[in-house]
Amino acid sequence: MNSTLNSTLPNDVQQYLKSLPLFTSIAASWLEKFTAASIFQAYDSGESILLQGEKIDWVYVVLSGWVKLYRTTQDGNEAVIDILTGSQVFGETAMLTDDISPFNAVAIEQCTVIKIPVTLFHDAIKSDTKLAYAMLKSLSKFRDQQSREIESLTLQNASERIGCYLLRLCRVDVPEPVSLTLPFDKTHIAARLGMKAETFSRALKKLRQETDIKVEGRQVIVPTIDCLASFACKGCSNEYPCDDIITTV
Amino acid sequence: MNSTLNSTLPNDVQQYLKSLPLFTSIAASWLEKFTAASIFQAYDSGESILLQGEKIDWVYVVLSGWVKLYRTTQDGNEAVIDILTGSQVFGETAMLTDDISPFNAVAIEQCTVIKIPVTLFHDAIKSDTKLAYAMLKSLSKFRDQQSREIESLTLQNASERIGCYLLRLCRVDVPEPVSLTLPFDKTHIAARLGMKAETFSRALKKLRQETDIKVEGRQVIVPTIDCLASFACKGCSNEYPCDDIITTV
DNA sequence: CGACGTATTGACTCGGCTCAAAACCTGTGG
DNA sequence: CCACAGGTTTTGAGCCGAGTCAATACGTCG
Repeated sequence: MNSTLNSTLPNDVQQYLKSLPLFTSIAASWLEKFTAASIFQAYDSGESILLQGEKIDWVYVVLSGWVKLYRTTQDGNEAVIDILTGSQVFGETAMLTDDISPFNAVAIEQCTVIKIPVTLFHDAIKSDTKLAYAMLKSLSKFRDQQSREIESLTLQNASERIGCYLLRLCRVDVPEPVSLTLPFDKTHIAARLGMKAETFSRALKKLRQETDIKVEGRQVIVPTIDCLASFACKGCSNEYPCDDIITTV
Repeated sequence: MNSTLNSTLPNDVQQYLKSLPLFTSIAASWLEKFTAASIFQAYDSGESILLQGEKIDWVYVVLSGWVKLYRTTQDGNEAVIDILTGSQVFGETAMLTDDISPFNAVAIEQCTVIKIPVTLFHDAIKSDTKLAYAMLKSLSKFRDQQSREIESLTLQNASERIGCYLLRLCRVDVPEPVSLTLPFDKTHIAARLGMKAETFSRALKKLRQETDIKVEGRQVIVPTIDCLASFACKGCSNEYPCDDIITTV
């Protein structure tokens, strides 16, 4: 760990890692090794963390801020895979395929991560059954989510996708009217949902007209969840609240 | 195993399972249990194998024929996740999430499968490190592929998607001109690529005009792979031959 | 205040969907 | 062998959603 660690990290890294779903049941000995070998790092907004096609040396755990994972095509377009924040992990799959990153990772605002050496992680996976099992769970969940992502891209229009996204931001246990803040700027949300910023703007306008939501800057108020859900979920195979399966922002 | 088994199955089921990537390094004792507890089953074209939302009791290994995995929305549309054939496995992830199938599975032509009890599989995963590792590999690969799928849906147009699909059907080692047969009818390919049959037809026509491929019914001739690749891959982040990462039909 | 990044709006184009009709293919029974 | 029915594939005409390009509004930070 480098010197900047103590200033920003939860004071007990080991405790922190153990709190993540992926590491709750990891053997203590491995957790210690992970903690000892891991590196804390901060990135400025816009700074690149990982390049597509590059060899991956680390498994990344995001502590704070937002990290965008995306792929760039030969003719310069980009497809956003996901945008991650606190406690989410990336880079962990490359070691199982070919060590090559299938995406770029960039900080879209000031952010901090813990890097665990991929070789160490790989060794742990091979010997620690519990860790392997936790990772299987996480990957399965991911696969599920991506099927949904594909469904949503094929079948839902822009307004519905936005509505669906807003619903995911609503914590189910909060009483109506739900008041929420968009996690980052609209340009990035648009990209995350696979549409252009202009389309996002127009589609959100339509969503405001067709449902009872109120939008002001990044503040969104959802007076009745049902109203939003009945609009957004009609083109989807899930009924709200989507069985809590969908957790990514 | 039921009585129809011997007529259609590879005569040694155990040997067959062991030949699959997922099971090559499985412990012999588990393989025996799998073989003993598994069931052979045949489905007619159009017959449903698994319903979305249903509890999953089996892990399915496709032996022959084609199985379509898809999701249906509340307003009746369907999104095709994948179309599988010989040696491909499905249903194996539900046990790690919530036992509920996230998709429908239907035979799109006469097909045969081996069903392994999900509970047995689950037990094996938890105790057999090698099996868990093999499954991690397979899931990682899947995740990679699905990122690509998402990319292709967002960024490639209909003709490019078809071109990309044809390239995946070309075995790299075959000398040009490559002659290939579409694995099933165009309606299903269209659905698999997330477009309507009419769009498929028109887009294929355009592809014939813009490249040098010849199409006659299900027969396709690709005189020069480069020609097709330079058209289809320009909107993709991979350069042909896509690093052999993409294996699904 | 001006300057820059973010967001919205307008006018236009184009790709893919819809609905409907025609062409083609394949198998069946007379 | 032909006629017919069924499914698949292609074609046509029109529509609509999302992308493009360009201009304008908004916000906030210097």
